[in-house]
Order: sequence, then C-alpha cells, then structure tokens
Amino acid sequence: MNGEKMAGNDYNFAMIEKKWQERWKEQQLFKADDNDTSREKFYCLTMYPYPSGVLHMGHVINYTLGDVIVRYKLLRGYNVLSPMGWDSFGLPAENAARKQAKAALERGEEPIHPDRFTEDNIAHMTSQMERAGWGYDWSRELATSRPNYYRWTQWLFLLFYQNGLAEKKVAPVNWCDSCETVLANEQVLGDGTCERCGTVVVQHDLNQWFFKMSSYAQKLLDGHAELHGHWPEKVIKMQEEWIGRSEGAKVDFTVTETGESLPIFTTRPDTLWGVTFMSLAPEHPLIEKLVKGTEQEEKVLAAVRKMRAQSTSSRLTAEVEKEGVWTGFHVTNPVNGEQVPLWVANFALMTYGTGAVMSVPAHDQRDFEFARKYNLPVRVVIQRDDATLVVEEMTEAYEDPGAMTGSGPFSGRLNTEAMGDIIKWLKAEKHGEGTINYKLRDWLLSRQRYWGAPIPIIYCEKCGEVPVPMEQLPVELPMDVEFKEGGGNPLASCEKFVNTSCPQCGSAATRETDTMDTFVDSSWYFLRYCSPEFMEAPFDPKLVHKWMPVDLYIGGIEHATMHLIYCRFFTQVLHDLGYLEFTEPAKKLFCQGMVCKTAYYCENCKWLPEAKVTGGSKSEDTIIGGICAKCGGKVRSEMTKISKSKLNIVDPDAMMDRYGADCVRLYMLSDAPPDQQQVWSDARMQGSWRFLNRLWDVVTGAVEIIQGEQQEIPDNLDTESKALRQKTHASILKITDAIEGGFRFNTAISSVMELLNKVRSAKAVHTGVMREAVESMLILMAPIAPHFAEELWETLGHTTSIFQAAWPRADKSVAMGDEIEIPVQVNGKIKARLIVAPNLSKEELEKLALEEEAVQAAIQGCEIKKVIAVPGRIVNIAVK
RNA sequence: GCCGAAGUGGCGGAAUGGCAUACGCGCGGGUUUCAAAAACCCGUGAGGUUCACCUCGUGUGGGUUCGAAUCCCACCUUCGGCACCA
Repeated sequence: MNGEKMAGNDYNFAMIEKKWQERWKEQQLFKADDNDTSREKFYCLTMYPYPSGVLHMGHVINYTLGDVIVRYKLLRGYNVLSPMGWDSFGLPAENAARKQAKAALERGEEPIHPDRFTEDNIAHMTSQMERAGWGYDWSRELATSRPNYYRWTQWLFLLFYQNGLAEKKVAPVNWCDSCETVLANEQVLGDGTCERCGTVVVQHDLNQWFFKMSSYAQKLLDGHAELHGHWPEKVIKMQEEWIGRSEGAKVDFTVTETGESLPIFTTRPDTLWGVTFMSLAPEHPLIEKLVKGTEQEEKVLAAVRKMRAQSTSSRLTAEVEKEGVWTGFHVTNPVNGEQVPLWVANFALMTYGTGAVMSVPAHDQRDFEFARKYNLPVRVVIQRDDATLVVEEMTEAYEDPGAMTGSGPFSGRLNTEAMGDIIKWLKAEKHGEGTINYKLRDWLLSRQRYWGAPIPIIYCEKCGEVPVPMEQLPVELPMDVEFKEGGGNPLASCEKFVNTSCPQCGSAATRETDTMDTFVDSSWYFLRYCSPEFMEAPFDPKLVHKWMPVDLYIGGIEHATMHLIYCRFFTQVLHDLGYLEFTEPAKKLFCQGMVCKTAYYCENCKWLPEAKVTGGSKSEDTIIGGICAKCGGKVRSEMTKISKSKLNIVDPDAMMDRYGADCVRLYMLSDAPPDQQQVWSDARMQGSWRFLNRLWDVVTGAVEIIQGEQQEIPDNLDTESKALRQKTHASILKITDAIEGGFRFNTAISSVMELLNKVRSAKAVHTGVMREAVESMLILMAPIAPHFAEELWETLGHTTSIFQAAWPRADKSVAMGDEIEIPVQVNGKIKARLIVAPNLSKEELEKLALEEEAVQAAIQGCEIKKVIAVPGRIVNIAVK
C-alpha cells in the first residue's frame, strides 16, 4: 500500500487517513454553528474551483493552506465557517458537449449534457477533496449552475437593473472568435488575447448588457483604505492601476465649421495654449457625421476602416507607428479662439475620456511624433529654466515643469503651480471644468453561450425591455437543447425557451438568450454560504450579519483585477442598496504562490515530459544536459509553473497514493513561505516523509513511558529535563508567532523538527516533561498533518479528537531558560562567549566580559573607547 | 519606458540592527547487511593553517552605526505588474 520505497514499519497512512475522515464526518467537526454566540466567529474562505474533473497542484496548495488555518482556528477556540462550492457554469462543459455531439449522434446517443458533465465532475472532485483531508461544512455546499443558486444570481441582476446599475447599450466590445462570445475588459490580457483561450480578441460594436461599474470607480479606490495592511499591497496596486484615476479638466472645443461641441479630457490644461491640432479616435461617432457628403469622405473613411481593423492589441502597444488622417474640418480652441485642424489618429482611444484628444506636440511625446510625421506645427508654451526650447531643434516633447509662455493670463507662471488657477479660470470663463477620469469601464456581463445563468429579461413589441418578475425566477435553462460545433448559442435556437409572453401586457414576446458571465456568479457566492437554504432572498440578513465579512480569503493573485474587483463592486452596491452593513467582502486576503517544477524543452519537439529526456545528469530534481528521446536534440530546462501545456504536471492523487495526504500537505508548507513560489521536488517530498516517520517512532516509543499515571512537573528538574522543557515552551512561542505573523508554516515546521531532534537526543527525562513535549508536538502538527496527529493522540490515550484540545500555552519564563550564551565582541569580532542568567544587568555583563581571558588578550595595549552591553543579547567593546 | 518585489552555501530557505547559513534536501564518511534499500550516527560556506587557530564571506560599489544580510544612496541581475490612458 505504501509504495515500494517505504520500509515495512512505516506508518500506515491509508488506513489512518480513512479512519479519521470518517470520524470527522460523524462528529461534524467542520459544521459551522449559526447559533453559537459563545465563541468568536472565523470565516475562512478559499476561492471555489471550476469543476474541471480533477484537482491540480494549484488547488492543493490553496486548499491545504485554508484547511491548516481552519484547523488552527478550531484549536484556538473559534466557531469556524469553512465552506466549499463550485464555480460550475462556464465554457468547458458546453464545449465538451459540442465536441462530442457529432460522434454521439452517429452512435445514436445523446451527447453528455453540460449539467451531467458538471455534476459528475463535482462528485469526483468532492471525493478527492475528502481524501486530502480538507475540512468543509458540506451542508453549505453550493454550485452556481444549480437553479436554486442561479435563481438568486438572476434576482441580483434584477436588483441592479431596477436601480439603474444594469443596462443594455451599444458599445465597442471585445469578441473572442474561439469562445464565440464577447468578453469583459478584465478578461482581455495586456497583449490583447482572451484570458481563457489565448485567441486574439477583435472589437465590434454590439448591443450588450453592462453593469455600471465605472460609476463605482471612486468607491472602489476609497475602499482600499480599509484594505491596506490586510490585503497584499501588490493586489491593491494592480487594482489602482486598473481603475486608473487621473485628475484633469474637461474643456469644450467646438467644430469650427458646424459649431458642434467637442469636449476633451486633459490632465495638462496648462498646455491648452500649445494645442496645434485635435485627434479623434477612429471609433468616434462624429467622424462619419462630419465627413458625410464631403469630397474627403471616401479617403477619411478608408483610413478609419484601416485603423479600426488593427486589433485592440496592436493599437495598444507603443511600437505601432502613429497613423492618422485629416477630416477636412477644424476645431476652435476656447482659450484663445484659434482654429486648428481636426484629425483622426490611431493612438486615440474611444474608451478613454471623450474619445477626443487635444494635441500639444511640444509637450506630449505621442503628439510630437504624430506632428513630425504629418508636418503639423509645434508650439512651445512651457519653457525649461536651464535652457531655451527651440521648436526646430526639439527631438522629443518637453514634458517636465517650466514657466508658461504665450498662455494668455497665465504667461510667466510656473505650470505646476498655476494648474489649480487654470481650472478655476476655465470654469469662470465657461470653457470647461475640473474633472476626474478613470480607466475602469462598465462590466460587460452578457455572453452568447448556453451554460450560464440566463439574463432574466423579456422583449415585448409593445412594452419593450421587460424584466422577469422576481417571483417568476428562476428563468431555467432548458435541458433539451441541441449542441453542435460552431452552432452558436443553443438557447437562441430553442423556441420553447425563446418564445414567451410579456409579463406586463401578456402579448407574445421573446426572451433574452444571452447568459451571464460566470464572474457574476462568483461575485456573491460568499454571501450565499452564510444561508445556503434561504428561500426568500439571496441571503438571510441575520446570518450574513453573523458571518460576514470573510475574515480570511485565500486564492490566486491572477484574480486581482477580475474576481477581486467584481466581488468588491457587488459588495459595495449591495451595501449602498441597504442589503449589507459592510462595504468590503474580505478583511484579509492571502495570495498563495505558484507551484513550479522543472520543465524540458526541445527545439524540434517543443515541451517534453521528464520521461522523454534521456542522458545528462540529475542534479537535485533537474536533468542537466539531457537529450530528447524523440529526436536526439538538445534539451533545455526551465523552472516554471506547473501546467499541462509544459508537461511538468504533478498528479496530486498519485502523490497521495504514495505518501498519504498528510505528507503531501506537510510538504506543500515545508519549503517556503506560502506566498512565495513553491518548487516541487520529489527528493524533498522524501524529507517530509522521513520526518513524519521519525515523529511517529518517537511518539509510539514514548507511549509506554508516559502512559502511566500522569506526573506533575516538579520545580527541581534535572538539567536535561529542564532543557527539554525550555525547548518545548520556546517552540510553542515560536510556532504560534510564525503562524500569527503571516502564516510562515515553513519556519513553524522547522521549529517542530528542532523540538523533535531534542526529544530524540534526550536520554532520561522526567516523564511529565516528555509527555508535555510529545503532546505539544502533536497539537502543533495537528493543523498540518491532521490524521497523523489524531491517530497518535488516540494512541496516547485520549478519547476525544485532538481538535477539541486547546492550542498549547507557553510559559515565557520557562521558554527563556535559566542561562543564556552572550557573545562578546571586540570591534565587532567575537572573542568570547559568556554563559549568564538571561536577566543579568548591563553593568554586570560589562564587568564579566572585560574579565574574560580571551577578551583581555584581544584588547591588550588598546584604548577602550566604548563598551556596549545589551542584556540578553551581546557585548561589544570598541577599542583603538 | 514606468512602478513594485527579490538577490544569502551545491539546492529550498532561516535570521529584519546584535552569534550569518536554523530546519530540510543533496553530498561525504561510518554503523547495520551476503548485498542493496531503508534506518541510525558523524561531518559538510570558502581559503589558509602551527588544525581546541586565523582570514574572508549575504549581487556590486559607497555610506550611517560600537555593530549591517537587515537602514540609506548609486548601480547590476532576475521576476512580476502596467504601458500611446491624453
């Protein structure tokens, strides 16, 4: 059972782990008590998984961390809420159905429905989770694809709709050809590819559903104040950048020829007098309107089409050559009445500001490059103080502070100082006003796919867009729909679903066939866990009040600008609508590191599994100088995140078969702090295994000695017993600190190892001291290796679960010991060591240090300048 | 380009102003064994050496301090995020 590498007397993890998993289930160890008011609550949430069917190492580190903290908090006496559920809507289930639809039909079978696919996966992953020993209150389990959950997702959509926070509008949106759906801004990566599948996203103007998240930009930023110190600064920073606040002014230009208003946003109103042209985004609606019927219409529209065809991605990278076309029109600058040409430029973005940019080539690098390319004038209105800018000699824009020139009433003033006055002046002169702009856009939530929560809207010819009455929810997904590859959304072709009657007037109407982004589902699941059976609303306010906010949220940093923004947005909206008393969903956020392992790459055969690398020599866990078994080419190695595509995956099931769940859990936490990258190493896994077996041997070996009548620990212990007792108490202190001060389980584990080494080398210690050491080790290890600790706890004669024991309390004076070693330095070099009482005074330390023979020798013939004695730490003698 | 984090033995890492390299891995030696594995014990930063001793040593160069891996300045390297956002 234990695998070929294990010796015969290794502990039998398979039997033990099963036994305790069953006991915990019987005892309902992880049942959170809604009615308990005596214990403090602790809501520990780990990001729920998409039920792909199998656990991967990312899940293992995430859920192990959560479970260790849950068990630690149980030992500290908290009423812990540790729920688990499934992010079970989404493309893979639907794609699987489509993919095998044809083959199934040929066999005369129905393809596997996404619902069955999903539920089967959930069943399998649940058993994997139980096997890993992760403790959840399964009575609160939820799956977002079940009607009793998505009914409330729909309810929340309607709530947002009723409050003007959900709307359908035409906008330029991201379309992924491979996923056959639109995507939210947050789901398009920096390089313009789909976050899910890597396909380059294209832009279309489409009529889509949005949540008005942009109106929460400031609130989302303000909320960070509460999160500083409790969320990783990196995540807060990423959100700040994503929200992208910038202060500036809105200034009203007008189209000279037509008198139409054309507002712009600028952060540099101090350069308004240097405007020499205006740039419009290619998507700007004004372009078509203006050029219609003019002689340049064809030329302008052709250029605009070309610019729009460039994907978002290439438009967004700095290397792309600036391109533009003159519309034939001009705009009038309100500050000086000047008329400057109106251009269309590929670097102007419709999705930021007003889609129109005032161009000041002397003081903006983009405008400068554009002006030089199209021979547009450059005018200096900010002078540097160390030299004089001369337009003809400039090779780049001058963007630093300086004195304003040729700027009407502001000439002569330092631009940075005048900024506030300029904005006041603009307002007084009715040319514009100070304003704040954000990069954050509205959240595009509709998806042209089947496997999601249907958007509960009906379209009626008479009444228009009509929300489904809340009491008619859920709008259920029809089960008998047809899946076929490239067949579009099966909902749209399901007449039974589409055709309905108007809830207002009763006449024939059609349903919205788009479903919601799965990030909508996950924006409120933590609320549902508080009252999973509640049937009057998405959550029971009383229970949400009891459990929320989440005390600790654990998950990957990849959600920094997706899920973690969305769920904050939902929480703030629900707060503003009076449903929640708090504005932030999670008090503390912890992001675990990636699990990495060596991957191998051959120029010809691409990524290789380790088994396909031959020759070379193995150093640690990496083959160096190996050869590709397929083509004989050289293989290079790279330490990288475990992933299917790089063929360096580790199968958690196989590891648990071989070493047991406790050992895998222990290993995951042993090597590095959990927020750092973890390096997977089979060799080090063996180290964890050895440690568990040593501990097992020590405890089982100690049973006989300590099982007799319990002995009080006397005051006059022998030296060795005293030393062990001191180590025990010092370890408890150190381990508790390591966990409380940032979940540094790696140092906690090494402290237990040190204590174990001490116990092992102890010859004849007092049995009370031995019992204290051994029991402390077991409780300290219980969160990490729970089955193992339970079994030994029982072996020691305890009849209740170790998780009903209390976390050990350290006596600080015992932990300190009676004597400590104090190094004595001369000019910073150690010359001697003193063994003294820990509380020995500064004066006595100084005296003892100077009396030391080695110190005397070292300071012979020198003049003592200063003696620094730090009680309990060090003595340093500075000499000349 | 901008912002941030990090850089310590052969390796993962510990020490956050006071004994650098805890703990573990690996490696070397030993015990046990017919043998191997496992287990156990000892050793393991580099260089020197008069071997119970000395010198050097935490990316590089400076600085502050009695004392710096830790604080400050500059630089190098690696990783991460952002990047035509007006």
